[in-house]
Amino acid sequence: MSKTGPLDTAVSLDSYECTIAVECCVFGFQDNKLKILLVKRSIEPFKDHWMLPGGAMGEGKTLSESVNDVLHNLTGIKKLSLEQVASYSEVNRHPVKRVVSVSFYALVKPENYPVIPKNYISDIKWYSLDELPSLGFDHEKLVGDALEKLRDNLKEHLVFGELLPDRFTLTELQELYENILEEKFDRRNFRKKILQMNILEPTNEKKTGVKGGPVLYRKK
Amino acid sequence: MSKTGPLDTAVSLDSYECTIAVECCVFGFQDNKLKILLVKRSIEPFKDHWMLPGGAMGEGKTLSESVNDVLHNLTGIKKLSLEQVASYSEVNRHPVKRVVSVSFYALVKPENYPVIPKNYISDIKWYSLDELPSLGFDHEKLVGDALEKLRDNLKEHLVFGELLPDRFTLTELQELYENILEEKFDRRNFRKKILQMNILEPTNEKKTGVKGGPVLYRKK
DNA sequence: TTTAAACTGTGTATAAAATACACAGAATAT
DNA sequence: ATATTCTGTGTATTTTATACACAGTTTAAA
Repeated sequence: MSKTGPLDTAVSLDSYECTIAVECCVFGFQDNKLKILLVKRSIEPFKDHWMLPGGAMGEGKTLSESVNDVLHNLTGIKKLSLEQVASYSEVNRHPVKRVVSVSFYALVKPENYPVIPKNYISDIKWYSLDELPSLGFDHEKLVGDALEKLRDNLKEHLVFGELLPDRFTLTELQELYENILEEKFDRRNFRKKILQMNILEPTNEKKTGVKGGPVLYRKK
Repeated sequence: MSKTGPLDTAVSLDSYECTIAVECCVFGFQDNKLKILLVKRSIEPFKDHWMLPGGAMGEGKTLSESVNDVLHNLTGIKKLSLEQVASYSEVNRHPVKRVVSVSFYALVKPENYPVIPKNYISDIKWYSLDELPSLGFDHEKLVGDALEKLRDNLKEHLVFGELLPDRFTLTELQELYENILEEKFDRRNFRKKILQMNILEPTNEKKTGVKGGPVLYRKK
């Protein structure tokens, strides 16, 4: 018989030593590529391995708040909108102790955030999806799952968060889509589809320095 | 500064007392209605409240295994296929102690499983969606989220698990869909769509006791 | 056992949505 | 001034989804 049982401290406490952690796949769009923020860990286990930023759930904090804390420490990001991806509970996913992780993803503008290695981190860097190093723990799976969820959300709800600046051209938006979904779209059809979703509005400005003088749009 | 920190017992253990629980929304289809299996709790807190079956994660078990254990105790169900829904971490969602829950849903045939109240449960019952009692803890939210996920999965991937018997008519399948999605479909269009998905095959048998003598299908 | 009632099983016509496609205008680079 | 490169737009075609009617089969009732 397992120790699974009623959740009642008044009667019996069946839980055992197990850490709850949060991990976050921070996506950014830079140089026309989708990137992920990775940190290099300076302590064992997985010393000198790249991995997703994460850490133990904070006392008296929700999971989301804990993610925000972790990322604030690393990047100065104050409050970002998070999307929950999944939970990971394989018994040996952490070599030292039992850890159950809940993973999230966030969408940010890399240029907004200085990334500063500190605490248990020796390096921190934006990586393109196509040149990801091998990752510590089971974080490669976490990245795959986060990416899948991001793609699903992008296809259905057109949420691209803060991946683009406040004002952007439709071509820039299309390039973002093509990059993330790894799929090409016809320019006219893409514009048609996006505009009839009625979530963007044109500004009076045009983007300079680019031929054709495209109109800048912003979110409504 | 929060206690969020590196996940390394060798350096410091930042985690604190917090139980990890699993909760499961077990769906069944009976009397042409979608039902949920609820249990009535016989101990405080939330004594005599109805709620989702659940319990603490078992030592050395994954979250899924823990759900299977919980449900096996209640219903005799051996191994069911589970779908992870979400994690819940509000600080005061459990009045006595800090509990983070990961919720799942499962699809079963009610008639297959005797449901037996035991341990900390005084009653157990299948409830129709439209006559759910008010639930303990934050389980009403969990039910809503599980239902939403079920609907999404049903729409996209045609996974209806074990909600129907091995052999079923297309009309029965359609009624299942209409019930879960709360939407009516044209019979001919529904059949066309389902059949061209190529996941069902007709058997040689017809269903008796029903006018028209419909053909029985099964999953490929 | 005959008849009525209720359900099954099928195809086509229409509407809506997605896709394919070309050229004139605007800004930049030469 | 001219060439180049990008922008911005409409329509025709294909695909997909929707609407819709009648003959055949089984059960229930007379």
